[in-house]
Amino acid sequence: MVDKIKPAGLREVAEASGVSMMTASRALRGLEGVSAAKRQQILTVADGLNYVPNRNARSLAVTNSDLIGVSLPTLFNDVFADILDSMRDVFRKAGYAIVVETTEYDSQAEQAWVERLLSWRPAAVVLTGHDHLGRTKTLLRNSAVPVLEIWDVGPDPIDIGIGLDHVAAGRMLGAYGAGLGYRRPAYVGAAEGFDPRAEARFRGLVEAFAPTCPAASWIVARVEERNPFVAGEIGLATALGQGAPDIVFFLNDHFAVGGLMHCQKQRIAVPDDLGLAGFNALRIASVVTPDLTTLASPRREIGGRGARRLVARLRGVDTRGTEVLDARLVPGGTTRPQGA
Amino acid sequence: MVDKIKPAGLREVAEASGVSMMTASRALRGLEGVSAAKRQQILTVADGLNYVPNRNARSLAVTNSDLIGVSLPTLFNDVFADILDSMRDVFRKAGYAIVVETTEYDSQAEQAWVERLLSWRPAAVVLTGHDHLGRTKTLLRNSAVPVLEIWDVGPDPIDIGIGLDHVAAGRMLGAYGAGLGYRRPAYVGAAEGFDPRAEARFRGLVEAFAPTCPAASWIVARVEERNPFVAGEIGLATALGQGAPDIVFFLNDHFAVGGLMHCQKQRIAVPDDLGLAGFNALRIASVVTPDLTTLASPRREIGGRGARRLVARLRGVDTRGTEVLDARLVPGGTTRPQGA
DNA sequence: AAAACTTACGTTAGCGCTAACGTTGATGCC
DNA sequence: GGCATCAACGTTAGCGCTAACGTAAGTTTT
Repeated sequence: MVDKIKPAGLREVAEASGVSMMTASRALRGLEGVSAAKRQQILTVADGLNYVPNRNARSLAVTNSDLIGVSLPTLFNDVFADILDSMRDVFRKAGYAIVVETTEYDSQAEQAWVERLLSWRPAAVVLTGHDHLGRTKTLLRNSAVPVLEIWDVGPDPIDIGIGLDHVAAGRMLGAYGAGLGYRRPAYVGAAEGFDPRAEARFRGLVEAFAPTCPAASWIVARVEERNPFVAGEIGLATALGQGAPDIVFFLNDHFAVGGLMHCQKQRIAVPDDLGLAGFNALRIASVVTPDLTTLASPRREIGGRGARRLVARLRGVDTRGTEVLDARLVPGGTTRPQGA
Repeated sequence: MVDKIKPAGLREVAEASGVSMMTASRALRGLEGVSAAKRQQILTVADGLNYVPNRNARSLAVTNSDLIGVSLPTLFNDVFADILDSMRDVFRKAGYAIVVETTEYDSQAEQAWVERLLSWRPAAVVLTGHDHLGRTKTLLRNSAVPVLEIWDVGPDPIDIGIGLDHVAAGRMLGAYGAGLGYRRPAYVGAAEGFDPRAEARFRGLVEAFAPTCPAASWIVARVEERNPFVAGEIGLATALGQGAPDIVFFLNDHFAVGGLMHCQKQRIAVPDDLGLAGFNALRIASVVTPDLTTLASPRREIGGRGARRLVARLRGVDTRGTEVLDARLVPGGTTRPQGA
């Protein structure tokens, strides 16, 4: 069934070129110490034999690899798809390949992934957030592998941290809403403990409204549904069943779009009868009518800068430490000044 | 900077346990031939030493790995994110890890990725579509690595193929539109040659309308914009500038949602003044108002079944060959019967 | 009670590649 | 002409792990 023809190795290339393995190795890796003529000949021979180097052997010999392991919660979200995409560009140019796993917001899954990753002796590891299991941190700390923590930063990064302050982000958006005169806020999110970043933003929202609305007065709807658009619809319906908010903050823009669509179906005028706000300025946010009030997270910058710092570290520059980037408020048509 | 403490290897575990490396290896891999007491002791010692096996060495010794390389055009599209997600479940359970690369619809990038992949001696390779460079096919064919081609199938798969017939899919949606009485169709897509699957669907649409609308009469708008929602808006505006279609087919649902939002902004009544239709039944399709007329592609099934066939093949079952799955029409509120 | 297994290990020989040293012949220099 | 220098190679010794084959006890069979 599967052919047994053993693929040509360095030995075959060397023999067919009439040189030693070492010379062939040098020629193929572009190292010096090989005459131009021989190098050319060796490359030709290798090509003819369909030679494909064996990186397992290489990695074993040099005790490191050019793999970078990445752990993200999900890819069904522009945030992480964008972060991944921007990192990939940088890593690719630097000669690294990425191995990604999605954990669905589960630290156990993250732990298992890290353990597996380390068995490949990766060049580096990228994790989402700063909240990991103890064993995860221990393993990483004494593996001596550079670690990049993205999206959310904590006080004590394993190595390199870059992201935003989600509490501050929530506060910023909340302050904007409170400033417009909204007084009866609601929040539509996922199950508590599911997404720590969303929870942090929620805390920020509550803080911002504290002067005018005590935390206990918030209307809160938590939804289990996986399709975020549908979750937004359900969540808004639930929230409206619990009270009469004048503004609804959603876990992210996908949720908010779901909420907006619910309003359209129920003929609730936005922003006249109800204000809506999302998070993260996802692609859809600026397309819907009215366009969403949201908060733009510098996610491509997080990925790009983070990746560059990691690459620099791999090249020996000490780029350890935490970096906090700023979110940017995006006022949209789903909110408007309240009152007189 | 980076600590130099050499991580514990099998040798260290064996010595600390007072057994040979082979016994330690057996114990850690759960093979038989080790007494329960010794196994337990070895596991404890390994844990205490923070032992992490070196898969490069393992792969080298057994000349294969548990990596499956995947090439997808993009992850900013539920189709591929879903396919990846459903494959990942199957592969994970079977003990394989996935390495993904996105090619942005570029065969050169795919070629480079395959070459890199093969250097890891992967257990298998997954590619999107059936249209690859000659060298890509050659390399794969004589590497003896099982290959799974997904999403779009061709007459001569490298190994295993599973997907749908995009021309037939286009025909199905087109027939529905023509059947409703639409006579002046338009198409909004990407640059020609960019996405071969989209082109195939477009051909199917044209075929279906052939009896009532000659191919030359189609209004066609091709957009370069990367944000698919925005592309849909721009494309629809362009199309409307070129003529007066009664129905507009979009490259996919994201484009269509963009078009729908354009209609809302321009106060074009959908479906009364204009019909809209997307492709792929993406998550957002059923959430917007009115809900999109679209075609549901069995993408989770493609990923799941494809992955299972690949795993079976890796276990020695010959599952080669092509499998074509059916798309399902999703009539929505963006179209309605025309005429009297 | 001797032959025939069986269990629980240990030994040997690589997997394909590369770092770190050789070795060789040619060139330059005083 | 003798000696250092250097480019262009070759040799040796692993990297950490595992398949395949020992081996030395205990256990069963007849």
